Amino acid sequence: MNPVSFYKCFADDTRLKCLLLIQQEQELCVCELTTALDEIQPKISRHLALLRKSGLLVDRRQGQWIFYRINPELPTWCLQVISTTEAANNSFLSDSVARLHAMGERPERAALCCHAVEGG
Amino acid sequence: MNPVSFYKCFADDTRLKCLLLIQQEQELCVCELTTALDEIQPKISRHLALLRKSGLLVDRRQGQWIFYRINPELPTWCLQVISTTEAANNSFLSDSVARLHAMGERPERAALCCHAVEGG
DNA sequence: AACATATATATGATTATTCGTATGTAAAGA
DNA sequence: TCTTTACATACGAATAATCATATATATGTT
Repeated sequence: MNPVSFYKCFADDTRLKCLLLIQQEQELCVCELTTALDEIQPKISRHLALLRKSGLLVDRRQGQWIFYRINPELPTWCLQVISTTEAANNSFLSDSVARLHAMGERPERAALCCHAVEGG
Repeated sequence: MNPVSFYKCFADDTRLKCLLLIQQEQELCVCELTTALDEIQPKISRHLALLRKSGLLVDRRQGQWIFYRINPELPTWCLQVISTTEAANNSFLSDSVARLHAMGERPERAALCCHAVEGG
């Protein structure tokens, strides 16, 4: 992982909030992030695509939704940096977390640990 | 420390190399960084100014030279990120380190631990 | 004082990033 | 099949970052 490419992902408000929220919540879909960050969908999708293409996130489809999570195969130092940053920056995320938790009708997600996904 | 401002400092090749080299060497002056990175002086100075204004570096004058070092008053998580990144990215720095160590006539520096600076 | 060395900064040009809008694709439900 | 929901992407416009050059300041030397 090239460190400059890695850190370019952190150098934008929208991207860093997406990344740290996903770190905090394990897995989030586009509509949850759109609500949490109070931004339009194409903006969120565009930044998620960049995070995915850079190798920081992986996605999976579950029915209509596409869930994003931290790429577990990232180098250890990258995972450490993400973890350290999330743990130390609650106030940076607080508004987004509040909106996420206030959100009604969040899509149910199949567990990651087994293959119970049945298309909804 | 706002995390986006912090990480914008990491999102440029020149700046990240300066920052990590200083982390590795404790303290470096502009001409050493100019040699190590093989870049022109105004480019190095411009990036160092940004790192200083962002609070990541502090400087001290010693005679003709201005030495930069990591701001020891940075939040712990910032110091951790810098340390983790430096430790895991030797190959990103190797060319610069080689040029730095091959450099003749590096300016002598007064010790930081006492106030022995006498103007050169 | 005159000059050399080290460093900082201003400026306009170039390049890269980010944006909103429009539109395309895929899945689900009627 | 038609509609709705969720998401992705293309596009030109706007904004931000970066650059090389020129020049200014501070220190040291002769």
